[in-house]
Amino acid sequence: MTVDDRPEPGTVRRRASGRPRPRAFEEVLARIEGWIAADGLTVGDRLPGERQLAEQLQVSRSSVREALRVLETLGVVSSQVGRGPDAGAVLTSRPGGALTGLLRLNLGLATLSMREVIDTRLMIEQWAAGHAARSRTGLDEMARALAAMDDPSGPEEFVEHDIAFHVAIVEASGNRLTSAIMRALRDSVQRFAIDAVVRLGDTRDLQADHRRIYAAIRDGDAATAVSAVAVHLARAYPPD
Amino acid sequence: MTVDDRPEPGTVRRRASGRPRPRAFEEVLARIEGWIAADGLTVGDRLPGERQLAEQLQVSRSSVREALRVLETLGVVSSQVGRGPDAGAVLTSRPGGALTGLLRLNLGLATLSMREVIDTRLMIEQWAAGHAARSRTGLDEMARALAAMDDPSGPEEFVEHDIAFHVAIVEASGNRLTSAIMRALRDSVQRFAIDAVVRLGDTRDLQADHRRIYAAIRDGDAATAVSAVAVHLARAYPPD
DNA sequence: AGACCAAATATGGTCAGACCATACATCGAA
DNA sequence: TTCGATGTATGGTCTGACCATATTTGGTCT
Repeated sequence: MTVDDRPEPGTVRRRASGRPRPRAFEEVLARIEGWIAADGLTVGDRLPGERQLAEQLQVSRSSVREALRVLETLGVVSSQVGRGPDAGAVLTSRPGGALTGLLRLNLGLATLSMREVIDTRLMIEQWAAGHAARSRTGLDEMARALAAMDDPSGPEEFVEHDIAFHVAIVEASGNRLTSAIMRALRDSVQRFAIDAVVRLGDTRDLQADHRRIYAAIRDGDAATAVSAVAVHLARAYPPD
Repeated sequence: MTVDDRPEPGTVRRRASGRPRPRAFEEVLARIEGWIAADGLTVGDRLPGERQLAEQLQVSRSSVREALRVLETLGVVSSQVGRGPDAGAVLTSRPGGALTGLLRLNLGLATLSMREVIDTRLMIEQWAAGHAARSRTGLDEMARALAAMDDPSGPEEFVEHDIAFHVAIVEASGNRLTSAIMRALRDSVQRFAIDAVVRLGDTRDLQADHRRIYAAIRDGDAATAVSAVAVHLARAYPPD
């Protein structure tokens, strides 16, 4: 930079105040989020194409794409190539993927411990078991998983249906947020759960636990359901 | 496409099998995640520069950037411009931002209802209050928030310290996952909470609730703490 | 009229290369 | 030794091109 190019005093230090200059893709994010809030866009609606968005918002297509990548990561849009009514960026709502990735990466970085994940799962399942006992819903799904666990081909299949049973309890609560969190926890715990089953060797105690939980929910006995869940998870994942 | 360009039968239908061709940035993601898992990268470690990554992985810089954008969204990397030891993409761990955005956008898309968010918050706080009563930690922070709520300048400030009180309870559980979720819920609920306080008009009942919760935790009375939390949230956010 | 097939086209996915703004590193002059 | 100009590596952005895919379009043959 030569002396002549130097900006005059006074014109420098723009935005010396607090927050940094927003990046282009962040502006795009804000705009799209604004459309969702103001125009009431909902799941199924389509966004303009990447090229059109770039022109509308006066940014490059790269910046538009980075913004869309963020939205895709958050499970809010899904992009389809090709042509036609289904092509382009469509608004969706799948918080699950984001939660799963979040847990997986943070477990990898050792920022979260498996203990914390298990404890959180216990919290959700106890809460959900109480709800399920009061509403007595989802019993069919639970029974199906129970039956499937009776004759597993191996630890993998047992855990698969075991997880289905536990997820069914949470789904019965009717709360999509806790369900999404539970599914994310499930994905993070699966590998760990198989090891735990192999270590135990015998699944009969676990199945007896499941049947106690199921019976309590069926009978509308919330307190028993909650404590049965606690007993079960303490057996499957003993503290320390 | 002319007839001559047409691929010969048999060479067509590559990857007709199940999953689609991974996008370039997904390969990058997988590689970086592999490094984290295999090489034991942890918070504070730096990734190679974008240009170097692009060359190493044989993709364009755009694809590298999209992958980094995903990781940034998940709260796993943070990029700094400039030069020096702090510049470049650094591994971090802030699941909070991702969770917050996730909730905000899904609330905007009306996929999640405020009721579900409130119920989830109730679940976490009851659980955390029980833990806090058993461990009797975080009392100082709670007391500070309590005192600050006694003489608020307005609903905004009251809610600010109210939230600090509730977050302190969850932090006392020592579980970083539930804490992260709670903080994300807080950000989503803040606006809603201010409206609720304005509607109530009087914060004395709320403060009395807080003091009951605090006393129960201080005295190690888990059952009372749990029920006091339920009473409080039912008052602040009455069901229907 | 209908069925079928080839071309046109709109979409996201990728790439290469350039330039800018920023912030540290380096080195020379006072 | 100190301070300031210059160098340089970094992320951020833009442009323009090409590819792969899937629908739409329109013509041709039956």
